[in-house]
Amino acid sequence: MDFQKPRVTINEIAELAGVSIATVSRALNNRPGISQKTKEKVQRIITQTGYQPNIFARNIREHQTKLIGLIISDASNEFFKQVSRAVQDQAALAGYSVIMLNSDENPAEEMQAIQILRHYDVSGLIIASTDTHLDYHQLVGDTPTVFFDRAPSPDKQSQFDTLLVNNVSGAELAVSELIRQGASKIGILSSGVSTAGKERQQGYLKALAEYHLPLDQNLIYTSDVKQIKALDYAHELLMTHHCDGIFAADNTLLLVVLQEIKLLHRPNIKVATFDNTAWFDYFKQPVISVKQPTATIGHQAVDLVLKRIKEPTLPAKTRRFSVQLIRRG
Amino acid sequence: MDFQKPRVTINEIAELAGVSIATVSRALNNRPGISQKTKEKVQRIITQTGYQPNIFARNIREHQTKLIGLIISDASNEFFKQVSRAVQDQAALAGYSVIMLNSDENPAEEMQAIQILRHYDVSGLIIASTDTHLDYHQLVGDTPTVFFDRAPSPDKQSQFDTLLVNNVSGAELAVSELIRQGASKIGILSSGVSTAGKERQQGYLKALAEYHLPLDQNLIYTSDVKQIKALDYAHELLMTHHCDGIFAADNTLLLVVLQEIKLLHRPNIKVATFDNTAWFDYFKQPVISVKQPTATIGHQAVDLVLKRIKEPTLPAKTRRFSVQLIRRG
DNA sequence: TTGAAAGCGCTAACAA
DNA sequence: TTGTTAGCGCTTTCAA
Repeated sequence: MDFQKPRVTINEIAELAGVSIATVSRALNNRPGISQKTKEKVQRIITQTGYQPNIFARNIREHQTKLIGLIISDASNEFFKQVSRAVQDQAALAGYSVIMLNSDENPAEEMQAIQILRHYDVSGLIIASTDTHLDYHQLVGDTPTVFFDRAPSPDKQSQFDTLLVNNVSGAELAVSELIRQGASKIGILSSGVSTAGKERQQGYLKALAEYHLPLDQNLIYTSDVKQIKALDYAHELLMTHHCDGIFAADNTLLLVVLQEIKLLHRPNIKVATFDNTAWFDYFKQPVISVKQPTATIGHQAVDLVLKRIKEPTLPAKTRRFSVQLIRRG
Repeated sequence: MDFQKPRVTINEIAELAGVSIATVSRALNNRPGISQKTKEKVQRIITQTGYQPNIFARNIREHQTKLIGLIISDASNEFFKQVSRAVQDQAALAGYSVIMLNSDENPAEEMQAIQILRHYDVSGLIIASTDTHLDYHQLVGDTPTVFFDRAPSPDKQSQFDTLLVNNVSGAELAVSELIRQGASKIGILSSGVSTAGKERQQGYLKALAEYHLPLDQNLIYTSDVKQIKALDYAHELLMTHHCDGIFAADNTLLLVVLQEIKLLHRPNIKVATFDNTAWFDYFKQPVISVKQPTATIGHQAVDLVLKRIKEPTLPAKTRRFSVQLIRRG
């Protein structure tokens, strides 16, 4: 039932090389106090045997795992897929691997995820916070941590590296484009759980104000965590309130809106959303979208975490990336 | 620069409980040979302190990581995104976490990925083989392994659990539908590197034969690994050969085809593909697609690996799932 | 420049 | 029922 991997260990290398394990360790880690000659001999044997030091044995003393923990809040969301892709790639480049966990917009799951990841002694953590007021300081302890997409509770934000995008102006751009394309009664569907969702709602309001469009609270829908009601909301926006434009604050909500538009045969409704995928270019219903720099976010998240692993005392900074409006229609 | 996590260790628990570490270990792992009373006392202290056994120290002896390694061959492919999602979810349910690595259709990278994952002592491996004749037996050693999407080299296949779909009949269904919708000159773009791609090509041939359509070798394009030429191929299919239907054997190739169709303003070309996403429902250009049971594949892969972790000597089996044609247009 | 030996946190065989 | 102890594979003092 239980079985051992017949791994080559440092002992065998030592024996083969006719030296002590301490000497092998020195050769292995390029430590001083070893002659060039011995080092070469040992290294030759290491490559010959394909020996790889046991990461777990090493970890017991070193706490070095070359593992990065990534916690996203919604695995079905295009944005997170893209960012996680970028994280994986960038981490791989640096010789790190990533363990990804899904918090499902649930603070309790997020807490558990952090615990699991710390349990694996990840060298760093990259988190899309579910944005309740979790006590991240105590949760992550001294594990270098970077937040993205959503800021941790505002008062703590300054203590962690945080990567955000300009949600307000992105949403403003998108809604403005809707207006420019002729929409005058625009509804919004946004997520109430994330800072991102709230900010996008602000952008919506700004665009309306800018174009002197009346503000109608009935057109503002904030979906719950599970977005169960999103379909009803979309329905009301179209049927009850006769909107001629809808801004879906993320692509999961967009899907719901498109579904409803199709169902009700309303091809003339103008639609805008946050996030972008290559598929959007082939839609019947043109979709105005706001493209986030997902690759940059993922890469920078890894870079920041790596930097902080090296220098844990670095002052934390928050960066906001600008977004790009993609006009269609 | 280096810092220790002030983790609670088994020693402190032992001290606090006034027992030996062996006793703590027994309480921890529900081993026999401990009185109910002591066990409860120890467990109380464990919860009080929030103690978590060091997984690495444990691993050195146990080789138990609760980690599953997942190797996919193309992170941008919708199929792999969906399967990996299912793998993550199912693994989480069983208390396992997954490390995902991308081989990028590159056997060398796949080999390295296997090594990295074994280095982390993953309890099991789930692999979409790049399908060169890698010596998987020697690569994965005794790590319980499940293959999906592509079979390992045929002669070894019987030695590993393998999860495939019915590529031939899926492609046949899709191409038949193209024909039924009126296409009579149908080109195919498929990947040459995977067994899946080859099988889908067979399905294409079968459909043509079935409907007594002439077989024209000029309409069969097999893209290289990097799919660099795919765009040229699509161009030729449309411009040189005047196809009125195209079967793109995966969604990455579909993207290329759609791009070219749009560029050349050929909305009347009928298109079919393997894999399915929710976005397809909203395309201007209707896309016939073949839906794979991605969730089932991911879940079963995990289940099989878990089963094999428990019983390493289980006979290997290959399962083929059927696919579903989604008509559009 | 080298090796012996201690110890990282844990499990399990053995003794008590 | 409990504790003592060896040892997992490694790094790192400390002595030689």
